[in-house]
Amino acid sequence: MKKIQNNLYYFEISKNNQEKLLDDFYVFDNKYPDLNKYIKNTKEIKNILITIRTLQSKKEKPVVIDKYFLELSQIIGKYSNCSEFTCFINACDNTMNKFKNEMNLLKKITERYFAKRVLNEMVPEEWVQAILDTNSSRKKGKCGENKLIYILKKQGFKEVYDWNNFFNADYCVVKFSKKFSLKNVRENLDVKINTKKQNKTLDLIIKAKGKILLCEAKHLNTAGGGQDKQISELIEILGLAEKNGISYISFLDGKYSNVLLGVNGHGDKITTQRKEIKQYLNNNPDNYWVNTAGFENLISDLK
DNA sequence: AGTGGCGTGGGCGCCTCATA
DNA sequence: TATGAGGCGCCCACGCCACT
Repeated sequence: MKKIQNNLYYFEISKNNQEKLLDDFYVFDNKYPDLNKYIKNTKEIKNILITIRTLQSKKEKPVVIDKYFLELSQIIGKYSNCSEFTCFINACDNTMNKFKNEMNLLKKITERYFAKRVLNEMVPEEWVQAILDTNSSRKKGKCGENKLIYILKKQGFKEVYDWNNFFNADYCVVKFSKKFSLKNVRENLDVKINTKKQNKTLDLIIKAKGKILLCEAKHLNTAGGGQDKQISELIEILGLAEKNGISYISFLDGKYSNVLLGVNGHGDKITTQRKEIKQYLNNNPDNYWVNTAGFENLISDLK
């Protein structure tokens, strides 16, 4: 093991080595594999809507039309979120999820859709892909964890999946999971993980010889509602302490990491965040705040 | 006009529970 | 024991609004 340095050392490395403009771990530029299923579903929704409108204009019996409303309610679900109609459902302060038992709501929204929107048969592939692209952020959930595990493996850490292997391996990493639940981790590692939100699991447990580090990874490209809470969480973790010297790592990458670790002005909020991080690092010498470069250096020094 | 607070949507993975 | 549906929590981005 190289000599592990002071936590401010890795913080400085992080500050001096910004995140890349494009990080492949978070890029989804391929066409969606299920694109055709989205197109098919979108077409079917349109066809049913067209049928309903036609039947209504011919003053068909409600009982007949109801069959198509039922069909509509059944087809809305997986692969539907690119349809103009389900987007319109959002515009009407509703979500497509809970439609099954709300036929009256579906009818009312359909009525409004006919009145306020254009209904035609077009389903251009590139528009469907565009909706998927704009929602691509939702695929990023596990990317951070995977990226860190990739870095760890490159340094010779092994990913393990059960406690036996965890205890027996010298250098390994494990994801929080059912076996590595908060409860089990607290018991087996004799840690408190004393966050305000008692059931909040972290992301990774890293073991390097006798040293154990609990890691929370986040990826943020912008500030905002949920994000500010995420930063608070990371800062909170930085302030945790365990009596047996187990460390915490708050990992943040993405564009917001560059802003946060940068020097440019911005407002009170970011000044406060910077101040708190500095203060927590000073008060908790076992804990680390790192971006990608800082993490890579820290891991390499652990080996 | 810029900043920060905050509510929100849909994807996804994990867990639980019912059922076969 | 295997399976899958539903619930839930976590994920990030977006947009509205108040304040300055």
